[in-house]
This record gives sequence, structure tokens and C-alpha cells, in this order.
Amino acid sequence: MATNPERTEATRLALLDASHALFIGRGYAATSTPEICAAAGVTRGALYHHYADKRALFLAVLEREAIAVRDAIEAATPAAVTPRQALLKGADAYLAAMAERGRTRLLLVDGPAVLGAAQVEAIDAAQAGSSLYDGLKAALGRDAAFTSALAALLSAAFDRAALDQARGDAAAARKAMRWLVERVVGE
Amino acid sequence: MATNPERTEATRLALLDASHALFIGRGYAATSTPEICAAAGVTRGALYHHYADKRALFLAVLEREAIAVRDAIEAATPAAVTPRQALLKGADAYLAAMAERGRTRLLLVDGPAVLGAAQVEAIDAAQAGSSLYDGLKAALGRDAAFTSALAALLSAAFDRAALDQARGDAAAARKAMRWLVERVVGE
DNA sequence: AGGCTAACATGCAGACTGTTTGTTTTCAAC
DNA sequence: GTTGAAAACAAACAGTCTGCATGTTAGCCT
Repeated sequence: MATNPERTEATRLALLDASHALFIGRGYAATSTPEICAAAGVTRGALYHHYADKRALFLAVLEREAIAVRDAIEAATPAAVTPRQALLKGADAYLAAMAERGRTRLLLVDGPAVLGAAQVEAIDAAQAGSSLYDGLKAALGRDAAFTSALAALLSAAFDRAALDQARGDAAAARKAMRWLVERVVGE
Repeated sequence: MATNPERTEATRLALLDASHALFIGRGYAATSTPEICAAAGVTRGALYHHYADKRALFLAVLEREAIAVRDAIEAATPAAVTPRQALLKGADAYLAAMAERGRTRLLLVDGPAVLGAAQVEAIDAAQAGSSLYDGLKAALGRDAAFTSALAALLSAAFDRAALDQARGDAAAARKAMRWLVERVVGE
């Protein structure tokens, strides 16, 4: 009826979609694998055939989300002009991408707790992490160690801005973040 | 043999100490209540007599830790001089306090995931959150909404610096954080 | 001293995770 | 095309965990 790669892809996609919806609705810990499989129209046997455990499924959901964020940023950022302009454009694009419902919970709250902060950082470092570093390096011209540490701090501020805009005052969060970036890169 | 308030206090303290050690060692999810009780030398009945559930015990551990952080900051911050000096001193004190082993995991990783980011923010807002706002308000003189949003962003950067110093390059993290604060409050 | 209540102890029900064993469906070689 | 193998899935199982309900002991109050 269907080729094997097709079956695999369909099952995996159903599991990813179903678990994504449940993870962002109730959180990782409060979501059970029977629930996920019921929502996906699949048995638990299928889940444990395609994924080593519940964490592995969560990791797959997270990676898909990180890629979506990276793509959204790339699509919204035109060919760079000045480093300063690129930073400001990238900032807005990141916040816009993280405004997608549930994304902050997945990437910023449950992710670090379930997989460890290190692994989550590795994921979005592989996807989008370097652009902030590059921008700061070009704008400030400091050494690599300092720029790297500063990029981490600003990245955390971005994440917090994303969380704040997710619940409430989106305009204030973006305004403050923009002010902070401009203050860092200078007039 | 012992008065009732003494028994209660002793049991609660044993549970708090034991669960604290396990929570920072293995994380909240990977720590079971039988383990906690075994380590505390107490039965599960005692745990569920004093705390509504596992989350309530975790909350108690978190609150004790937040108070310890606040006390450490207050002890290290002498009577304020200029707002700028107070901010810089407070920054160092915060990072020093968060250097205590396991504190970042409790307050910054597991806390938000288990109790929700809102409740954790409420905890340390009740303990130490206002000092950063006050410092920025005095140093910058902007309106309340903007100052509040900016304080949230800087607070996130502080947390990230605490996490970074917890695993590895403490000096670089502190240096970058100090640079960021100075950049924000101006020369 | 004697009921009373707080502080514990123990056993139980339901649920969940990961594994194991069994079944069906595709694939590959002949 | 048939057949053996491997992948995809199904279903039952073992072990553990959480929260509760019932039982017991120790302090408290008058």
C-alpha cells in the first residue's frame, strides 16, 4: 500500500505533530506517551520503534522547531548591510519567530530542563547561534573570548524578551530589547 | 522525647536537606520520593504529611534557596553610594551568590520547568527582584514600563552569566557581564 | 488521667515508562 | 513470482512511581 520510507515518514510526522501539540499545551512532564500515541493514531509500539525513548521524541520535536526558527530568521533578514543594521534586523526577526505559540516553552523552559542546558544550546548553536556572535564581532571588534561571552548574555536577554512578549506586553519587550542592542553596539 | 514543633522542624529540615542534595545532583524529574525519604531517614508518610506533594517540597527547597541568595547579596552590598556603584556591586554579589553549587540548576533550569516561569519569577521578585529595577530607575531615569522591561532583560543576562560561570569560564562571564552593565548605565 | 490531635507508618490503586515477545507488511534476491 | 529476511508495528509484561487511605504512636490540653 505504501513504501517503507513513506510509512516511516508518515508515522514520524504524526508523532511529531501530536507530541508537539501536547508538549506546548501541557508541558513535557505532564504529557504521557499513551496520550501522544492516541492523538497520533499510532500505538506505543510504533513510537518506541522509531524513537529510543520519550526524550528522543522530545529532542526531535525541539530540533524541528529550532530549524523553523532559523529558517524564519533567514527569510526575514535580507542581504546584510552594515553590521549594526544586520544586528537590529536580526533582533526583530528572532523575536518575531519566537512569537509562534508554544515556542518559548519548548526551546527555553522545557528544553533545558529535560535535555540539559548544554544540549539545547548545542542545538540552536548549530542552527542560528553564530549570527549574533558575528554581528557583535563586526560591530565591536573585541577578541573572540569576550565577544563569545557577551553574545551568550545578549542571547539570554533575547530569550527573555521572547518570553515576555509571549505573555503580555510584546511592544514593551521589543522596545527594551531594541534599546539594549543599540546601547551595546553604540550610536 | 521531643516537643511537637521540634519534631516537625527536624523532619522538615531533614527532608529539605536530602531533597536539595538529590535535586541538584540528578534534577527534579529523576529524583523519586522514596529516594528522598531514604536519604532523609524518614518514611514517605512523613513527607506527605508535611508537604502536599512532591512539587510542594520542591517549592520549599526553592524558596529556601532564594532567601539564601537574597541574604548573600544583602550581606555583600554595603550601604549604597551612587546608583551606578550599587548596580555594579550588586552584580558581582549576585554572581558570587549564584556560584554556590547547584543553585543555577534549581533556580534557573528545573524551577521554571516544574513550577512555571511565572511562579519562579514571583519567588525571586519577592526576594531580590526590585533592587535591579531600583538601580536602573535611578541610573537612567526612564519611565516605569521601560525600566521594568529592561530590568527583566538584564536579569536574564545575569542568570545566563551565572549559568556560564557555573560551568567553566567564570572570569569571562563576569567580565562580559560587568562590561554590559557599564555600557547600559553609561560611563 | 483521658480524650484529642498532630505526627508518623504502611499498604493500596492507578498510571506510566521501557522492554520483550509476537504479528504483519514491505523488500531483495533468486 | 516465491521465499527468506528485515523493517514496521502491535500487545502484553515487569518494575517503579505518585498520591491517598487507612492504621498506629506520641505529644498536648484540660
